[in-house]
Order: sequence, then C-alpha cells, then structure tokens
Amino acid sequence: MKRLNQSQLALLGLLSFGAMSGYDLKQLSDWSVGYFWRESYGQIYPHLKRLEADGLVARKTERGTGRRDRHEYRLTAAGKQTLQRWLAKPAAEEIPRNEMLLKVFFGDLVAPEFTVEHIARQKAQSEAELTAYAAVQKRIEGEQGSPRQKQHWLMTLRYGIHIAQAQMNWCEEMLKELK
Amino acid sequence: MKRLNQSQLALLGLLSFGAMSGYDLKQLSDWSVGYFWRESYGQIYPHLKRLEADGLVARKTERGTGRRDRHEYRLTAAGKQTLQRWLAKPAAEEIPRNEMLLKVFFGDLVAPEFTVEHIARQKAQSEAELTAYAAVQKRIEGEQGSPRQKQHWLMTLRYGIHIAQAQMNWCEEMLKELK
DNA sequence: CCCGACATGTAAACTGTTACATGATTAG
DNA sequence: CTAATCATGTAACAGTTTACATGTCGGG
Repeated sequence: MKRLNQSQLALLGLLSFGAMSGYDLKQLSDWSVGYFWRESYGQIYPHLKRLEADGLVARKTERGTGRRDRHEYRLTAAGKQTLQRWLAKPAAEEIPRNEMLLKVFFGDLVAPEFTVEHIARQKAQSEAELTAYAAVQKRIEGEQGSPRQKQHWLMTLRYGIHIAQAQMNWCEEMLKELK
Repeated sequence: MKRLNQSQLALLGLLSFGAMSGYDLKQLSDWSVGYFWRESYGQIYPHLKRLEADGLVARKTERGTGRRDRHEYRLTAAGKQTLQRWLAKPAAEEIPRNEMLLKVFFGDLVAPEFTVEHIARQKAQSEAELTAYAAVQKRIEGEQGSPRQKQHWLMTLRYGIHIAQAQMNWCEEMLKELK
C-alpha cells in the first residue's frame, strides 16, 4: 500500500460530503474547488479504483435502467482517518508556473503592444473570476451543510476574491505605467 | 521538429539575456523568475540538447582547466524568432493547485487549530516572500541591462508583491475570524 | 433527428521531480 | 579536512492531460 498523492486525498475530501460517482465528483469539484484545484476524469476513475482496493472507499453499483451502470463511492472509516491525518499535516509549498508573467518578463523582446495585451487579457480573466465567485457564493449559501462547513467553503472563496482583486489592481497599475 | 513546450521556451527567453551554461541558466532563473517559474536540472540539460538539435541555440564548449567542460549556449537567429512568435501569442490559462486551500476547505473535519495553523504558516510564507522580493529588487537595480528590460523585470516583481500582500491580508482576516 | 447531459473507462503522450553518478577547485 | 560551488548528465519514477471508445435518455 503506497502513500497516497494529493489528488487521491482531494477525492477522499470531496467524498466526505457524501456518497458520489466519479462523474459527480468531477461536477462538484469543478464549481466548489475548481478555482484552486482541478481533477480530470483520466485521474478520477483510476484513483477511485485504487482507493477502493486500499479500503479507503466502498463502492455500490446501481444497475441503471438502460443507462450505463453507476458506481457510487462512499468514504469508509479507514478513509476518513487517512483524510484527517492528512489534514493535520502542513501543506506542501506550491510551485507556481505563470506563463503570462513569463511573457511580461521577456516583453522587451517584442513590441510593447503585446505586453499590454497580455495584461489586458489577465485583467479580463480576473474580472470574470470575480463574477464567477459571486455565483459560487450564492450556490454555497443554497447548499445544505453545517454552518461550520459553509464557513470553511467561504474562507477559501475569500482567498480567491483577494487574489483576483490583487491581480486586477496589478493590471490596472501596469496598464497605466505602460501608457 | 515537434512543437516546443513552455519550459523550452522559458529557456530560450533566459538565453536572450546572454550566452549561458545549463548551470548558469538554473542560477539565473532561481532568483529572477523563481517566484513564478522554476526549472530543474533534470529538465534543463535534456531541453538544451533538444534545442540545439533544432538549431534554436548554438553550443560552444570550453575545455575547463581541470574542471569539467563547460557548455555555453547562445540563442540563434531562429531561436530568437521562435521566442518572439511565442511572446506574441496569448498565454495559456494557468491551472492552480493549492494544497493549503484544500486543507482549509475540508477543515471542518478536524479541530479548528489545524486550520489556524495552515493559515499561520501561509502568513509566515507570504511574509518571507515579501522580504525576498525586496532583495530581488535591489539585485535587479544592480544588474546591467536596458531600462526597458529592467522595467519588465520590475513589473513581474510587482505582481509577486501584490499577490503576497493579498495573501497576508487574507490570512489576517481569517485568523481574526477564527478567534 | 441531433445535441447535451449522464456515465465510465483506457492508452498514449507528455511533463516533471528526485535520486544518483562523477569529480575538480576553493574558502574556511 | 571538509563543505560549498562549479558542472553535467541519466534513469526511474510520478503525475497529468488528451484523445479515444462506448452508449442511453430526454428535450427541442
């Protein structure tokens, strides 16, 4: 039984909200943690198999009425314990990779318009994110779940908002400077 | 001749500042773009070979006086053109992965102290980054290079500062809320 | 009748880190 | 003498995306 990776632990975390299929997991993660964590089907399905083999999740198959079978996974006691142990450990430092910044950094090799364009595009993106976050907030408030659970969800959302706002401020500052 | 990836283009970009060895490339990238882009030797050396085979960089070998040979690479005209074409194209959206946020998100499954700890650690990290950025600023000012080049370097540095400050603000807000 | 949502999965390709291997020189 | 710096490189492993493959059901 090898050590689990971050992806697998993220899936365990999502399953703590209730039993779900691989498909559900993807849908849920896309809107709830999508702005700071993404998973693809190509990872989800193999990971679920692995987690089941390790006894961290349990599968229940529903014969679909004509539809393809649906495999619903729920967290086992062992899975929850593994998850909690992980949550107690400090998070690994993230190594960012920002292509846009790279293009600004090397921007003196091309016409200034290109740099302006990169920054304008970033600004539009951050703006769109802020709009999306407002929708996420509404959705969180509408979901069922304990107040504490919601508090944690909203805390991460606040992070996204802070970052997007900082990006916008930076973009505006830079666009002014480049004019 | 397959399409280059971001790493290879980043190396071409760094080589635009002058001829360098793989080792130099690593040292330079660590302090100059390290806060938003990182490369490891395990990538750099194979990439340089590949770039040379494609005619985008040219190698000059210096016999070291006893030391191991030093391979210095410089950008060719074709390499510069490839780089400029890339700089003109919009940057791909970055997909962030933030383990700390994931642990805050699932924080209601463990004692609140753990969430406080994750945030406190983030705060210390962002603080340290801000200190490091001040040193980078001094170093940029001391480097030779055109004013325009420096302007671009300082623009990306401002980005780092904005983000680190936003992170600090978020941390402080959250720590207050959790008390 | 066609599109989008539901639903699961695999394989290939790609990308990246880490550990290992080697070895000289220089500063403390 | 020993640690750090210069210096290059490979191999194993780990992680991720993408394209492909398959098929139903409901709504417009």
